[in-house]
Amino acid sequence: MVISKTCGYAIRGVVFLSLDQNRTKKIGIVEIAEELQIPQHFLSKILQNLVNKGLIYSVRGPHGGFFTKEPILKTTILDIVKIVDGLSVLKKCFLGREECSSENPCPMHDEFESCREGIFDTFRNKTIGDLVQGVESGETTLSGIA
Amino acid sequence: MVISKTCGYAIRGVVFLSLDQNRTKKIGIVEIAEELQIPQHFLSKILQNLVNKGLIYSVRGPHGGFFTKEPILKTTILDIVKIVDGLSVLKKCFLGREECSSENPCPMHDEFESCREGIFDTFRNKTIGDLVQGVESGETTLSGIA
DNA sequence: ACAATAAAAGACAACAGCGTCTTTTATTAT
DNA sequence: ATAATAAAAGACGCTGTTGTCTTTTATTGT
Ligand code: FES
Ligand code: FES
Repeated sequence: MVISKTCGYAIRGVVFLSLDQNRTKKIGIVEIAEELQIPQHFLSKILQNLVNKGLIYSVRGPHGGFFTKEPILKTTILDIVKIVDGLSVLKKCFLGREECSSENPCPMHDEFESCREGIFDTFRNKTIGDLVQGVESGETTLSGIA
Repeated sequence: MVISKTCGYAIRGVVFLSLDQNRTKKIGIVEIAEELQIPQHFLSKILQNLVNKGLIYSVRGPHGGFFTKEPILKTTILDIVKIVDGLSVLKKCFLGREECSSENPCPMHDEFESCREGIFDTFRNKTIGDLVQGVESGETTLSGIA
């Protein structure tokens, strides 16, 4: 729709690991995938990527798993989108032309530009901490299973 | 990004056929594809689909081609999106959960819902005639080649 | 040291979106 | 009737996304 499914999985994974109740411990991929209803090995690769980028952490072996550190709460959605999808997803022409350009706009450009700005702002301003808060307060859920 | 590339091609194709200078005549796929910089046979199938749905028309043989009739100008972008992509594209959960639901929202739901409403409104209100007008006035272009 | 554990890594499969190429069918003009 | 034309239809290939499965590597506890 806007970001890839993979990127959505990444965001949900990071938020889950950043919940108050989880941030102190390491959690195995089996539990995370089960909780979020995401294919295990697929999510595994996604989180591995985030580990490589230094956004989250992991240790192998018994009692190992994935975990986050406190600064993660300041991480913005944009940071994750950058890593997983890249920014090009926000720069394409709405009507599938080669390039989106304000100098030579397509018929939907203006309408779309404002919408895109809105999304970009949201990405830039929303932090993992914000999303964690929503889940902690019970207003939102990560799994989709009520 | 939001709609498929295919759908963008469809919209551009219909708008092109609906320009004042084109609406009176039939235009061959070679010329349309050339003008819009879209792969010919691919665009061909897309337009064929629109013909089957009764949105545009075509005749085969010498001096045949694709053409539109006047009521096309009242057609909304939403009408085309419905035909090409379907409405499901506007109903997916932003974070890749099984379903988007207001009763059981994901952490990005509210932010995204307002953005989605904006897109939906645009789709509902913008007509082919509106886009034609932009192109006719020289404010916007279809090809992307200045 | 050794066995158990869990992430990391690799290979591979299914699928959809996008695109190309060829053959068929309908229409027109001669 | 016949030939030329152009859309319609079909087959196929490429690529990126999504997902599954197996093997390897690092860590821990005994
Ligand atoms: S030129 Fe099409 S969205 Fe900007
Ligand atoms: S539940 Fe995720 S966007 Fe609505």
